[in-house]
Amino acid sequence: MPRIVDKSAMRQRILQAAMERFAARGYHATKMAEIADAAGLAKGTLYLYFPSKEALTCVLVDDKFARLEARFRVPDPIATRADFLAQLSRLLDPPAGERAATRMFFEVLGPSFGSDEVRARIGAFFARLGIHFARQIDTLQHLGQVSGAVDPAATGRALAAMADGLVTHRALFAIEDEDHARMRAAALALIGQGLAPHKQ
Amino acid sequence: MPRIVDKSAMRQRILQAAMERFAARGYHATKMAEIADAAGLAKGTLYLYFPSKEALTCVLVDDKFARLEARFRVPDPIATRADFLAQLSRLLDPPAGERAATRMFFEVLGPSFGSDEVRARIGAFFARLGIHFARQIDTLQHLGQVSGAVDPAATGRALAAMADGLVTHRALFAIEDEDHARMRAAALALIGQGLAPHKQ
DNA sequence: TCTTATAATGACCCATTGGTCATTCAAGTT
DNA sequence: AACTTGAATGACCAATGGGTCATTATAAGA
Repeated sequence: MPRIVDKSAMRQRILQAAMERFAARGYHATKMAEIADAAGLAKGTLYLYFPSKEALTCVLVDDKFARLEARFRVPDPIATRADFLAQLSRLLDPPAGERAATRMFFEVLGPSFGSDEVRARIGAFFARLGIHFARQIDTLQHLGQVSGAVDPAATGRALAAMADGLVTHRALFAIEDEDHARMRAAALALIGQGLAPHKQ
Repeated sequence: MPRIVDKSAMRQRILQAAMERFAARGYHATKMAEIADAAGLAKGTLYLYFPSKEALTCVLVDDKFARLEARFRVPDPIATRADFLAQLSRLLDPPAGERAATRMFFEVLGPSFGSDEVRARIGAFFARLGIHFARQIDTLQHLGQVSGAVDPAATGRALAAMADGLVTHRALFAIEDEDHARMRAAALALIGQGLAPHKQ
């Protein structure tokens, strides 16, 4: 019998190497040979585990977003506006490791990338995030923590987009950690105040 | 003497053709020959007007952002929160033509794109937008229209990022016009409420 | 040790594409 | 009409890089 390898571990190793290279040099600039190198393999071997560069990339994107989704899927019961903001705050300040990956996604979102499936899946992620927020807002409205004037669905989806903007700008543009911390604080204050029932 | 051409008009024509193709098929997928075709020229001719694909693209990006900047640089004196929100509303709902271009920028923001200069310039644009907002917020604070608790600089920059998120999501993901209108309304309500002086 | 089934390899293939340049074209001048 | 000179052309070049596959390496079983 031939040598036995843990296929799934090998796939993981390749994905990791690919992510590392993509983060460092971008999707288009990273050649398959480079990924193979980083994984300690020959180019041909990659094709035993993934049918194409595009397929490999799709898996990568899915993985990343699944991980991200897990971060907010924790069913912490939300009871106060502060809880909501704390959760949002966590989402706005992802671990440094995740940040490097962000830039790569943009190349993959462009129309040049073969499958629009990736874009569709990322879109679906944000839709789910919006619904997640909407539910929480709804709950908080019933608890009197959020103004009844707020439209949960639209606000939830808008918050998802705005949060993305905040996170994205940090990854793309040279914003100091400290400055970004102030931006996050300002955004959270704004949102907290904006959701609060306004006493007349 | 040889034929005379309006060089600047020709450049403009090429840029227009390029933008059209980029918007339709993305940066990486669009070949120079295709741009030439769209402009009614031969490939070689492009190189009489632009030294490279990258250079052409840089000009394009600069143009677009200059136009965008002109949209908010109008020195409308802001006197009320409503003025501020109205201006923000305009920014959040760009003409359809501009939208198509948005997707292309993402490919160009990735590390694969040769010059990080483009990224730097786009970053600078958002920094200026943030400062613009900050000034207005500051003014409104003095007029008692905005809570004194708001940090103008951080809030301004955060608003720039959040607005970008909102606009970007519309361009990238399949969000119905109607849904996006609701999102914008929700976001504006949130921001308006968030900035308002809170009566205790 | 020999066999065998599978894993790994990397030289090779070839379509693609940004960019070049020798040649041709066209319009103003004499 | 011949000349001149910059504009335009498109065949061509060279490099690139995703993907293939004939060959080789490896380890488990007989």
